Amino acid sequence: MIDEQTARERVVTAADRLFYARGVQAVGMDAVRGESGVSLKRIYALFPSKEELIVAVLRHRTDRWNAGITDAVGGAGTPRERLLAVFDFLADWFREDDFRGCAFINVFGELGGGSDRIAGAVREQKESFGREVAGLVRAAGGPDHLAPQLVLLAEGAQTTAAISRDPDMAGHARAAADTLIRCALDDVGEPATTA
Amino acid sequence: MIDEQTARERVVTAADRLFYARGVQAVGMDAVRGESGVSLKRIYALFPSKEELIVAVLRHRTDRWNAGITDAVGGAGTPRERLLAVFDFLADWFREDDFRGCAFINVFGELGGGSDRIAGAVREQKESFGREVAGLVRAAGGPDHLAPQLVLLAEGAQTTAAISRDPDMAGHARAAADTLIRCALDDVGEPATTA
DNA sequence: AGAGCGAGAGAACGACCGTTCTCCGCAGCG
DNA sequence: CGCTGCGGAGAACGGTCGTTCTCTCGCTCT
Repeated sequence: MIDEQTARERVVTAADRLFYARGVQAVGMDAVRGESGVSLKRIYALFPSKEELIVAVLRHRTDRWNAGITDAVGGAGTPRERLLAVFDFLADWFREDDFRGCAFINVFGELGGGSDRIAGAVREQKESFGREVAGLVRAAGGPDHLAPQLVLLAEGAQTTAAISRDPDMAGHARAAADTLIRCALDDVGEPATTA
Repeated sequence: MIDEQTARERVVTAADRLFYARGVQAVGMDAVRGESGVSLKRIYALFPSKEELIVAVLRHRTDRWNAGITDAVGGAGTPRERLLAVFDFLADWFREDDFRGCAFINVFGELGGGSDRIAGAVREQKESFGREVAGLVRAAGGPDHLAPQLVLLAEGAQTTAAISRDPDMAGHARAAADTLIRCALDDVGEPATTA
């Protein structure tokens, strides 16, 4: 028999793949069994309910996302380039064949209204991404209000790229981010505060 | 017996309310019957399948959205204000008690991968919004690339406001939009094109 | 008034869901 | 070699779904 850790990982990655491709409710536990090769009995020993499995999948995806962002950002030089690297990371992702939007947004739309635990797991990921961007903005010497603006661009790019099937959305988001960063850091085009 | 047009409208608005609040798959046709007061037999005479009803709901919501945008934009003066009015419209919406994000994005995440007709209806709405914004940008004398950037902000604000439950996201989006518009129209902070 | 048609209420149907249970084979141990 | 206990396969269970069917009632037309 396989290791508990291995079984857990197989179930989570299989469920992740299926949930992301077809939506959560469209995937039965039996399909998870088939994809993972782990018996139903074992799955229920590892995850007491489907909801628990969904939460585990979301946490797993949060880890992968964070690692991907860290990796993408780490390859860039200046703080400003590090911020823009986030959008290059999105561009690569959007071009993947099985790209179907942000899994967290998808799950939230499907089940966020019905399950607080799932809504919480989604919220956690979005907050951690917000903190990450805020840290990059601070490192670049940008004002606090810049971070949520860049986050909105990234989120919008994800949903719009999924729906329109146009990976160039990452480019539009990157261009907008570049403008916002430039205006915030170089102090041009700011609203006049005295009129 | 009630008019066919009336019955249609009652079913669509009832289904819209339920689908938006709970997600599409979590709402049975029997719940639509209860909420609309129209018998199941009649519902199936008007809409041959649930999928068809979903498409009708999406189209209905597209019409309402377009009317809302037209209304919000119409109250503004200069072309630049008309663009920003879109974000004020979002701000009002985000503050509504039953706000649960963009219904189109939610439905797309839930069923977009499984039904081309539904994905198409969602795509249609997003494209019509994109055209609307592009028209406003042109009227304001802005460059073509500005419109998709503003659209990304609006989309990102909708999902982020829903997940974080923070209606201020509209304000962040508006501020970012203001900066982007200013940079595009007043030609400040643009990337140097000759270097 | 009586026949006939249309529509509503809700039961019925087949499929599938999440979850649990049963049965069987197989490993380890005396 | 026989017993025991664990794990896998998949049947079973109760519930719900989308969809259809039946039954009954009330209206209309002669």
